[in-house]
Amino acid sequence: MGSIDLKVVFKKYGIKNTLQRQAVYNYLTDASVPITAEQIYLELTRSETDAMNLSTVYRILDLFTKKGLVLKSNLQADGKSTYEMNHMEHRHHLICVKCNSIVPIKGCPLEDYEKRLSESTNYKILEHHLEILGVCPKCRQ
Amino acid sequence: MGSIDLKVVFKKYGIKNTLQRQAVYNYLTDASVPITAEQIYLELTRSETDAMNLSTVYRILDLFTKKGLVLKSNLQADGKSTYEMNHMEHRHHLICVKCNSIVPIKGCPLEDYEKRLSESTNYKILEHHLEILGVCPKCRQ
DNA sequence: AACGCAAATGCAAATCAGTTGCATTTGCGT
DNA sequence: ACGCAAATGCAACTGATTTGCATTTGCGTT
Repeated sequence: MGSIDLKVVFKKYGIKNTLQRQAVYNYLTDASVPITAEQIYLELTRSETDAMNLSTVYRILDLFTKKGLVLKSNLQADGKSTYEMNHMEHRHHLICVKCNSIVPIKGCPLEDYEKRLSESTNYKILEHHLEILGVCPKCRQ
Repeated sequence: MGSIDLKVVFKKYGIKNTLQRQAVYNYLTDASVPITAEQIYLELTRSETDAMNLSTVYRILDLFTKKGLVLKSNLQADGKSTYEMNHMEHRHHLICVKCNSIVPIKGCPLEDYEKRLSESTNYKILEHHLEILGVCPKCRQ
């Protein structure tokens, strides 16, 4: 599990190295899909060693997001925000409406589109959020 | 504004006809972009005649959404949900990050993409949510 | 046209995610 | 090892949305 020297990573981003931040970072690194602050909190708190306060989780996620380490998304239908590591590569997800599983999608269908949109509207396009909902192969039966 | 006989529309959807529901329906019909429950509440409340309780607005919006008359979206970065008439035609919006203005976009860039995605993943694709963020012409200066 | 009752509304209190103030603790440069 | 700014824990707060309950209203019936 993600045991590279985080001190170095954090320093690079101007982030002070604390146990809590290491725990959140490692947990996010291991997660392959976007997760909520509460999920992180509950999971870490169950393992005595990494226990921490929920507001600390929020503060750390905000910090990581501001520093560009983490991506925050408000797309979930239940209104909760989710967070995932910023792998730099822009990424979208496919969500199963039956089992709520989330899988990342390779590639982004919007690159050219944004260029054209920018020209036709004269907006400066910054980013976009996309989620696709469906039923996964397992749940289709 | 939008004074068709709503009784008929509501009946079709199995919705009991009340003054409050008419007011919300009409307001939504006149709105060209997604709006929050609070915006509806404030606007209607300012005109004595249509004044109503905020929780009623929420209840009506939930009802309309369940009946398919209205589309709800959690996309806003500030965490508020927005609602818009379901014109049946699938639509996306362009949001200005400076002034928060929202304009609808013509057409959807994802139609073909979804077909291909469905084939490659074996998911049954149901729908998608997309928002594009940028800076509008006015705010670019 | 009035009646009755289920459904809708108003109001206030509750909930839930997320934020904040402040006292205490910790990391890190010296 | 020392000192201080920054980070954390905790509890209280905020803002959006929901809910329980008493009152009101719409609508099918008489």
